[in-house]
Amino acid sequence: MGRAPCCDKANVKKGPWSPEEDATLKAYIEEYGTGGNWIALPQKIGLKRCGKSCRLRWLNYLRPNIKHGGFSEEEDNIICNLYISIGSRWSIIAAQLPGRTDNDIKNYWNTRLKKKLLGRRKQSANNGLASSGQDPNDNGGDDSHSQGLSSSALERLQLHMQLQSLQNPLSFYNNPALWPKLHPFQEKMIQSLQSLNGMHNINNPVMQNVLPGQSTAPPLKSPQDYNPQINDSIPINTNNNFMDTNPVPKVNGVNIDQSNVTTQPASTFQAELESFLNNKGVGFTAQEDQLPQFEYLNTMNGSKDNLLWWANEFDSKSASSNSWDSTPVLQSEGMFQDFELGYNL
DNA sequence: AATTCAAACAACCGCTCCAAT
DNA sequence: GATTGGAGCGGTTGTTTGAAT
Repeated sequence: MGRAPCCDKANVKKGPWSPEEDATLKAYIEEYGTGGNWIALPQKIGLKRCGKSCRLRWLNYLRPNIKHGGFSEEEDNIICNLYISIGSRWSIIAAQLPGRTDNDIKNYWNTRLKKKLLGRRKQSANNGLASSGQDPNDNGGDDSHSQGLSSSALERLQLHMQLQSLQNPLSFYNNPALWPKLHPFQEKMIQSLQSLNGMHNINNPVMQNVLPGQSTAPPLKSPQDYNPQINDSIPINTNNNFMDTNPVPKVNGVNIDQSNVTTQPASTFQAELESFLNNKGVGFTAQEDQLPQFEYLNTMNGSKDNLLWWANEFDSKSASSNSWDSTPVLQSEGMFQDFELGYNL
């Protein structure tokens, strides 16, 4: 049995709100409040609108002290930090930005901020693939190659790695002492990424050193050489914050870290890292003829569908919260733990 | 000046959550 | 414990606006 609709779809007006409708709604709510029942509200005041539409109009536009546009650099930073930390939980992000609505932030992110952050990738991809004649924006016209991990998850991972390495080459990804123990399958997954890494002829320390003791790259110095605060006895930070020892503030139980990290000079391999990242989800976009690179597939019933299984498993476990912050799976799997980092854009 | 295209924004849709019954 | 229905949320779509040709 399906749910009853919240309103009579045939008798409600859709589309842009007129100034008269705005005035009616605003006047009523300012005087009487919503009465705790949005569904009944439009009928009370004679608006032929769905209650949900009234609520949205009030929250996103008519409510006092709403700011539109003109996002500051500081707001950009906060949005980026929180997006990487908690994903597309726009309401929580909006709660950190007085006067901003979740819808506004969501639109801003999707239309501008994301491009601002990832713009370099596109440009770099154009450079890198120019000689191959391949359109960097064209993955063969088949997005199924990037199936598995959700675009949001990939995007956040890429953003995180890119920003983290660009700003702090001594970060988590470059520091074996900080790596959590991975599930054997995850290790294999990363091995395959290493394989692809070699295939793309990218001498990328991030990937080369993902597996301690298995890297072909020169051994890293001791952790202390990278960060005097780190020693072998330091456990993995359960706050997942390797940059800042301050407590992580929480909103609705979600860790929020808005601290900024001092920007450090980009190291020489950053261009290579970007190049790696430019191939969005390179490990998950293997063409048919590249699949043998995933040797572990042979050990898992010989099916390349297992790659999809892994990705789906990952996604489905995250899906319950519709976000990457599904802490139980992330913490237990331990793969992408440090999402509480701050950035300066 | 007309047309095309992309960016920006507003609004809708469908889903989940949760309190009330 | 099961059901119901409103609130809230995030993804998506539709419309408007402005730049480029």
